Amino acid sequence: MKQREAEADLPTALPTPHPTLSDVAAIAGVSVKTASRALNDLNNVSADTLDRVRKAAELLGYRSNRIARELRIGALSNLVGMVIPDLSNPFYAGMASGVEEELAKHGLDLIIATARIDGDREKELIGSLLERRVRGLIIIPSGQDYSYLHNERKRGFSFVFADRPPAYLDADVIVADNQGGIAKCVEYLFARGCTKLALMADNIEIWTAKERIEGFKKAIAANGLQATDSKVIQGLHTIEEAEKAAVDLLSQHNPYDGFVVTNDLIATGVGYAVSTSKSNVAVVSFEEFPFSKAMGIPTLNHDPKRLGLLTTQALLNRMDNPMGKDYAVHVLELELAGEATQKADV
Amino acid sequence: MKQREAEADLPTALPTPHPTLSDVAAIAGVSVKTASRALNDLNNVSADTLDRVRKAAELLGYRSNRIARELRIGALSNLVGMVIPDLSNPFYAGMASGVEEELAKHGLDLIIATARIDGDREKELIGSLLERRVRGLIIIPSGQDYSYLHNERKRGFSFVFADRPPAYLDADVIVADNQGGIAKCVEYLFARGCTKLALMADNIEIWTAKERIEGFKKAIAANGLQATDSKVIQGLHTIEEAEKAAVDLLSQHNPYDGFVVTNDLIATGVGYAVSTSKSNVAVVSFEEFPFSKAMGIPTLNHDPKRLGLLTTQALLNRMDNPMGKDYAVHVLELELAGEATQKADV
DNA sequence: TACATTCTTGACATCGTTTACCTGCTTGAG
DNA sequence: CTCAAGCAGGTAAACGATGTCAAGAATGTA
Repeated sequence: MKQREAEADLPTALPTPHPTLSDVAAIAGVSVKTASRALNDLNNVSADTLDRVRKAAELLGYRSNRIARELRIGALSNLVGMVIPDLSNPFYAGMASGVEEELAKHGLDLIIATARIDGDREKELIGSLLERRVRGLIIIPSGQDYSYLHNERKRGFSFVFADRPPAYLDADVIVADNQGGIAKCVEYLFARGCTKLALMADNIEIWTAKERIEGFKKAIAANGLQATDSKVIQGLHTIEEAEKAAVDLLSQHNPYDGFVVTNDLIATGVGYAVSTSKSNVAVVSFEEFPFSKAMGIPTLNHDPKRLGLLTTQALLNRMDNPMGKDYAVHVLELELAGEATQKADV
Repeated sequence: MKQREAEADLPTALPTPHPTLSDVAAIAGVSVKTASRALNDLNNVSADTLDRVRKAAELLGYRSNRIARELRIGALSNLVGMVIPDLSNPFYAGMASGVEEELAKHGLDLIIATARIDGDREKELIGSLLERRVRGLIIIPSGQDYSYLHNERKRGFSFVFADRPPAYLDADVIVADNQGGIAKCVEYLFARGCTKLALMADNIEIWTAKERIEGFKKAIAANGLQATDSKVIQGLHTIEEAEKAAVDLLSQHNPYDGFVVTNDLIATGVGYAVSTSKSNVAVVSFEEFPFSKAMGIPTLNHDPKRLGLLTTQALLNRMDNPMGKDYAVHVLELELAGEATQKADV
């Protein structure tokens, strides 16, 4: 209902802003079909006609209507949809960039929608993309239940989920090895001789954060002999909060000597606190952040572009074999990079 | 020819992954039109029929084909295209985020393409979006000549260019007041008593960088009495380069006492150099950067989301009045924020 | 000259959907 | 009882492009 009212608002007298093939044909003095042939096939069209049609198209600034063409061809569009929580988050934007780059290599275009961590909105967005007959969907889950996609999944529509697994739907997933990554961070700190470690984490409600916290606890337990103490700090949402938390930990009588931080935002705040402090504390970050190189802080290779690339490849594979019943869970191994330069000058 | 071969490659036996309205109608035992009525209008359909059709649609997991619908309606799609140089650049991603948010309020979807600062690629992308009959286009120019859009412009297609003006095309533009913004930065430093200013800038080939350099020179000239010296450093592309340049300037015998930096990347490097130095130097940045608040460095309100929002509003205005002949050049005034807190703790 | 072959071209159906228009049937007022 | 009005539902056409098929023109061959 709303939709129709909205359409009624449009200037109805507006002439179609694009000329049609029959306009071209009329000017060239040929049938629509011949015009179509001239502009596409190049077969079975006399040089003279070809020339006339092309000149007419040029004159009018004709552009083929891909919508109509795809409808006729019966093909799915060359659009791939991507649903992400938030485009202004550099990590997701980086992923989108990687996706876009890889899709472009295959002649596919990207349409992006942001769900704002709202499962209902996400459901609507996905519905809208499906109505548009996108060729495939990449989803970074914001919702709690994806069973509503069961029909499409069964029918062979191609989905890939990234960064977090989808609940109540069997579909391809690509996730980083969150627990293993954190374990590598912890081991690095132990290897440097740290004994009192703190994990600085963000929102506990997010699946990835949970995994990282879990990984931290497990890694500490696995190396129990070396740890004199350990602590998990959660709910750090801003650079300022992270900075303050780090300052607190450093100002204790017997301060912590190793920090593991779970994302770039926290790393930025903690990095700032550490760089302006005299404490001898080692820091390692799950994600890169602006100062990571300058400060020589090692980070995991949890690169959003790479994740986007791999996700896209998984989607392309699925599209090649849409009815394949097995879905795959790809777990991305993470490696620490930049270890050698810690505490060195740049 | 290629296209046809490519299509031949597709699994032809693949059943259309989406059921059609006539499938629904067949199951419900009504005509296609009645099914359409039941699912859209709600008019002139008996309760019994309505129920049967809805159940059939539910059973099949029917989703309306928006492509076909839009073709029939004759309306442009509810897609808006956006062409940007690079999605992994946080500034452009931020703009895209602002655009997406504002479009969503009006029921419009966003399709993003990245041109990679390649005018030819950009032209292709724009062509592709036009073929898709997007409702409007937001372009952050990568090209040198937009005269090829003259036809569409004349026909009333809605364009808005952002961040940089388009060459050889009269169309709506939204740009920041680059020169005025830099002037405010310079005035701020003079007001703080600085006398020896340096501008740290990036690629001279980019229009915005040129404007900012030009603005710096003009502002210095306008306040000539207060300046004992000034310098423009160009071509800073990485955090590390910026950091090194700042260190160089600070280690001179009679060092510079005021830095104006033109973007977030440079600001990050300069900020790091300054925070680890003992020099008494004031810094002001054209753009926000991760540490700007923590360091109390004032920045202009050159906010990408805001720019995206305003650009979108300009596009919506243009779409309301597509044939309006006058195009508008909106220049965004910029203000310094965060002055009060410089050198204060957080 | 007559007939076969190839080339060029157009009329028509079609993709999935909605609009325009028409058919019956029911209902109510006179 | 009659006629107008209202409602449920169907048929045909259309959006813009392309596939099918066959007609007409041009060329070659005997």
